[in-house]
Amino acid sequence: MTTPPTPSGTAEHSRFGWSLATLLHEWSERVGAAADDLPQGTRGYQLLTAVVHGDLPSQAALASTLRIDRTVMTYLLDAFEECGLVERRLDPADRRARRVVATERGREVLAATEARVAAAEDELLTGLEPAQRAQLRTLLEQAARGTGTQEDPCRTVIEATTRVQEDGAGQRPPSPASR
Amino acid sequence: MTTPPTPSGTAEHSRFGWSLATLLHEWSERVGAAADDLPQGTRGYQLLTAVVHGDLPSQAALASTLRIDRTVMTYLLDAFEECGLVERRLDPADRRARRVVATERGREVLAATEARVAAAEDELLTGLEPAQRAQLRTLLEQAARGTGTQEDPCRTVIEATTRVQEDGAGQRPPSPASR
DNA sequence: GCAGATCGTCTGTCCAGCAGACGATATTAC
DNA sequence: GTAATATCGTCTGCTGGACAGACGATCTGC
Repeated sequence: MTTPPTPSGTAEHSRFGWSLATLLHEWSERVGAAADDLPQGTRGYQLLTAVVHGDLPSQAALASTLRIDRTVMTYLLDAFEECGLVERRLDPADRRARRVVATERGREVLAATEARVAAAEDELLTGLEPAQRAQLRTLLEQAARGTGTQEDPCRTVIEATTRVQEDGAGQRPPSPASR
Repeated sequence: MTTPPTPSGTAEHSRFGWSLATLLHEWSERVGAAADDLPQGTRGYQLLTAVVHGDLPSQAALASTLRIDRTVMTYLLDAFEECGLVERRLDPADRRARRVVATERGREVLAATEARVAAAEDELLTGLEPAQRAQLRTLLEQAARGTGTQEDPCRTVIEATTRVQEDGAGQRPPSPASR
């Protein structure tokens, strides 16, 4: 309170990460609120979106797309199935796999949620002109897509998996920079 | 593998959240790797950046800016102090508070890290033209700043606090949408 | 048919993050 | 002065969620 924490800061020193994190955090909250009739809030919304709009063949595909562990995906889908929002069907082509499809109600609920989410996102992007919002969306998508792999969709899966492992290994706890 | 998981998707259905999450995730990895001589990887980098470039008066201010719990901030800073990167000094104006300042070495290390981070960020934004990258950065910052509060920096702190609590409450586990 | 890989599930473990309490200090009211 | 209340940073304890690993079922290639 004594010193106003300079909200705009001195920096052109790459507030990039901070902006990203802040925006995602805020997005997550608002969307979580808008999607509170779904299990798991934000994550549930993303899952249902992926199920309905993305044509992902299996739980594994869903998991890697959403960067969710396989074992987590299991009980996440359990919750959705309990609510009657999605169904697991045996994949006739591969009986190990389950095809995850939305129920009629799932699609309805998602549609209703999406409307609220859109409103929430717009509210989130107050501070930007409508034209800028569209621009931001476009750039974000393009950047995110250009991120992992440009052409080979299979590599996305592989990378996503291995990346997570590297991540864990990267968390080296001790001896950072000999004092 | 059978069905290529449509990486571009069918949707103009707000891949916004997904893009944000993906980009942040990838950013976090790359920056974590670039900052592996700092404790806590990505988070450590952000902390040190805030300490050096942001003029944050107290641990509490740092914590709320970075959306980190106070108790977490304690041992995070412990680690940094052990490495000789920052120091906690008694604030002469308020002896409850500690002013967190970077050591000479802290500033050096940060400078070196920042160079690598900048490279990593650029690599991350492959897929965007240089002009677009700048544009994305600008839009992101603007959006992130417009997010919480436009004018009153103190509210940021308050909101950050209460938001977290709401968040927890929002995680309602059962009975989402009567089946 | 067999070996190896993959899918989804289950179990057990572990740890980061939080709530809560605490001493120290500041601030305000009386 | 001092009493009451709020804030700062620290510590302790607990808990929820994510992961590793093992498993049965199935597919694929040989």
